[in-house]
Amino acid sequence: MPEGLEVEIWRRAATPIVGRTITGAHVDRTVVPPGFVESVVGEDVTAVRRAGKILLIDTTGPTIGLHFGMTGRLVVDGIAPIERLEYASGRDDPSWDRVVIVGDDRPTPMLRLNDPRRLGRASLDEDVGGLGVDFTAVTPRRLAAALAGRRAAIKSVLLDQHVVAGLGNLCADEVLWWAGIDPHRGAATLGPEEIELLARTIRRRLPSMLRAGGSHTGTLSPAVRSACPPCPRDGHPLRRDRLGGRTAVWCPGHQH
DNA sequence: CCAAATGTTTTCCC
DNA sequence: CGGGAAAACATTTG
Repeated sequence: MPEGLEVEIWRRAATPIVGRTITGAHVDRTVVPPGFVESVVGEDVTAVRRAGKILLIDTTGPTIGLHFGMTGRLVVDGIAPIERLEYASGRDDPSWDRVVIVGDDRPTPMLRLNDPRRLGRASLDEDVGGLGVDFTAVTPRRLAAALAGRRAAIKSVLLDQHVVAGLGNLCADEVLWWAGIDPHRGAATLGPEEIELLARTIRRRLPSMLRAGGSHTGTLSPAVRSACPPCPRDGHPLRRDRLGGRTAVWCPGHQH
């Protein structure tokens, strides 16, 4: 998906829907809970929030949770804040609309979740209390607590939304590259200084990528991930291997 | 035709 | 019950 950065971009773009009334909804029944349409139609939007990679739309009724899967995009009032997603189609095919929410009886839908691969989901009054610390709120202390006792590879642990919420495959590789940490390292083997550096990296690099436009704007951009050129930091050839079922790109030269 | 793709969820095994 | 690895999910694109 869209990682937490993309969802943050969409959250900001969706704030104009606050105060408006949901007058209709069209959904792919396979991606919403039973009774979704009946529960939300007629309610007013009271706030738009984000928890990790989940976009939360509070209403006078239930809170709608939008998960974007790998290829979901959000279109607000006919405008796509992110025109083209990496690794997804550049087209905007209406047949890929999974959740369409009409507001104030306007002809253009207030919100569209457009998702070719259909891995996205919508929820109602979802419990987000089990999510780990949000990527925007990571501190050395919180990160240390989250990593304690974890034997799995640090990269896999960073991708676990119950540990840190909002990091995806690209951002996880990116922060480990900046922090000089081998993604294969067991999470519990990181020392206090490494954890502090990793926490600082998350707090510094991600906002910078947010300003630049999202999780594809890092040093390990999709182009770099695909070509594996010499490491921009030390010239050592980047490596790409399979870790926890995902592609990990890293530099054996400076990530230890 | 084959492989791979910003992500969860489920299943099976310790 | 908890952690972890692998498979499942569904579809498009290069």
